[in-house]
Amino acid sequence: MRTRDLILEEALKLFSEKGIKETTVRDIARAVGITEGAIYRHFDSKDQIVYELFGLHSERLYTALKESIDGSEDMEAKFKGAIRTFLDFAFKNPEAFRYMNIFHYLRGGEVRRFKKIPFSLLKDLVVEMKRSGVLNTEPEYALAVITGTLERVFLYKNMGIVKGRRKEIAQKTADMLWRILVECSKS
Amino acid sequence: MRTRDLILEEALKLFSEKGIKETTVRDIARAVGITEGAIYRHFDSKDQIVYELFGLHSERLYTALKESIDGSEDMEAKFKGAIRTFLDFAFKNPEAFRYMNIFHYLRGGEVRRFKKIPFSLLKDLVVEMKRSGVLNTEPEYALAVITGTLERVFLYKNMGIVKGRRKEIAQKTADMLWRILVECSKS
Amino acid sequence: MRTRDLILEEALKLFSEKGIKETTVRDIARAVGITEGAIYRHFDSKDQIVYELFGLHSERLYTALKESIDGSEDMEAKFKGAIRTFLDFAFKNPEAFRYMNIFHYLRGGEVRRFKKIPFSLLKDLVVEMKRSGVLNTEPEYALAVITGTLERVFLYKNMGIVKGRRKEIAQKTADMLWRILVECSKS
Amino acid sequence: MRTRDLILEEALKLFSEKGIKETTVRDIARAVGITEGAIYRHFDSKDQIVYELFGLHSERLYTALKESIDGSEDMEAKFKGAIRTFLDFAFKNPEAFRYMNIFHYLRGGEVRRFKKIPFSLLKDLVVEMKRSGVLNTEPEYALAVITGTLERVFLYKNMGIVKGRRKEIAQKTADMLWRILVECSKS
DNA sequence: CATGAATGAGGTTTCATTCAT
DNA sequence: TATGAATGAAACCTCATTCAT
Repeated sequence: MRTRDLILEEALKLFSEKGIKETTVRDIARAVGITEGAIYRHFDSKDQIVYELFGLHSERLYTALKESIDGSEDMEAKFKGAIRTFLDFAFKNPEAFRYMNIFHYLRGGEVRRFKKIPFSLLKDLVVEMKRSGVLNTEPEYALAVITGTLERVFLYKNMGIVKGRRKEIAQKTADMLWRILVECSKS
Repeated sequence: MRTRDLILEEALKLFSEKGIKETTVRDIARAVGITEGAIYRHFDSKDQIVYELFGLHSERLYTALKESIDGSEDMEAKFKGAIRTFLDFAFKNPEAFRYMNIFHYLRGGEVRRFKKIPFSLLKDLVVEMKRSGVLNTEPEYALAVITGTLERVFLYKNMGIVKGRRKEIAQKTADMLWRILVECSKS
Repeated sequence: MRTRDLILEEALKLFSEKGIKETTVRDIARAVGITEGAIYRHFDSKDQIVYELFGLHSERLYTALKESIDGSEDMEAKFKGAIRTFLDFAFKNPEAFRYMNIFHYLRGGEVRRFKKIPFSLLKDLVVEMKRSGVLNTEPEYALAVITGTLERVFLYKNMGIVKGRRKEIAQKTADMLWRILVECSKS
Repeated sequence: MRTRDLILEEALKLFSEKGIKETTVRDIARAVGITEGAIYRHFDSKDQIVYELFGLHSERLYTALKESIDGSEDMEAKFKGAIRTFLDFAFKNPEAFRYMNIFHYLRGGEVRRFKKIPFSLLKDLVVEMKRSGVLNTEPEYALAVITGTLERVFLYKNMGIVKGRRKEIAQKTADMLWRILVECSKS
């Protein structure tokens, strides 16, 4: 049953590197060290791999975020913890994170099939922050700032534009977002 | 020579909707109302269309941004003008903007072939803001906030998450970014 | 009416360089400096060019050989003159000669449509030499030696293996063939 | 792995009959009894088949010639043996021989990629004959006579111009060439 | 479970030919 | 006569998928 996981692993790498359509079943098979036919012992189709990968990693990030948010007491801890957890995941699973973005871009319409979407947790958090009076900015805009910044920090780190150790970057980003979105807007 | 432009137009639509690899030359030909072979009287290859489209729209946004920044006097006008110009372009050319993002994601390595990249203008602007003491945040992080937010505002507007008229959204985003990145950080 | 000849001229060059199928109508048009469509003002099809070129040059060589043979008195003059005329033609019209060989190789079956084939003159000459007792070798073999040698001398001259001026080479070849085929075999 | 050889076999037949460019991959597939796609499981491209075929048969003839020459004692045996081996090969592998000639005509420039070229062996033999005083004719011309005659004898046999059994023809040709090139020229 | 050969649909590209201008 | 855009058939090649072994 190990092979199944290897397939998912190598497919993820390839998809995130080259794109989904530009990765062939043969590419995956070669990376795993088996033949094309063997892939079909474990998956019905290439598309199944595509979906399973998205669901898998989407859920992993969702769970991590949920645990972080639920495990924190006050709003600031919830918020900063979520940001750090998010970036932690992205830094530790760059391929998964890249892949999720690619999937969103090309198969955006099919995302609704999945239940546990990290985005919804961030959205809920921001809405709660707004309701509790911590946030003054309109929640949609705050959400745009947050999700956009997270994606870019990840990209810029990979491109070498943002430097430093992962932990530091995650902490810095969390502090900055809290500062500019919450403290900044205090009347 | 009209056909050439039609091909670019329809290819852009399809690429931004379905992705590059998932759009066939036949798709493009059908959309234009000609046969596949006719495409090759105007372009040497599908890839040439792909590159030309990126260069074309990249340069259009670059020029708009450059004119906006160069035409403004003080820092605040430069900054807010750039943000508005950027979103204006994205809202008026959603396909082009989406396409540019997709291209970045899948052919990121080939971006360096192009000279006039909008990103570099934003980068220069942020660096200048930092140097003139207007900005306290580290420039790389500010850049992440700006570019990330812009992309997300565009996406959320298209998804119906962010509502309002284009002008308003652009203005609001510009004001917000200036407030949280500049005024907020005043010591 | 000049254009028609230019088309034949350039087509000959290209066919002899790259082959018939590997030369496109567009190649020819470009070489002439007109467009593809214009070719069809002068020829019904590419194949018409192919046939006309073979017939044209085949006949030119045929005529030259015939005049040379008919204009000579004795057997030796006829033979050596024919050889020299043949090589003269090949050296002065290398493209035509190469083309005729290519045509023979790829469309050999269609050669019979043409009346004035140089080969038949050489064949007649050899048969006459045999009948008149000048030649002792069997005529088919003599013919093989003659035609084979002529083709190779041309090729080797072009490849730089055989050196010297054209006239000399032609003379040398004529002398050699006469010597080895006629004088040699004297009982 | 049988299929791979079948593909080479049928491709050779078709190439030698109709030419390389005029034979399609589908032609080959049909002859073998498989689909076009299957060809590409065994070869990367049509061109790979083209090259492999030339290399394969070129080397086969080269080896046969080398063994014949190296296995003979005196010059006459070497020479006559080489001629007979050459024609033997051509008569037994008419398609291969025809194909090699076609390849030379159309892809002459690419021949240098191949190491074991029969021509070079004949050239060496003639040069050695010259050096040892057996041959009086200039070697380049002798070479032209030999290679040209061999090709023509093959062609004329196929066309029915030269008659007789293969062995006889090969022997006759060998004797004739030795006689006219060596004995004939004795001072 | 895995192989590896094969399929068949479909992709990009080429090219002889046509035709309105 | 010539242009240049277009056609349509066919070329080479790719690839997800199937299947006998």
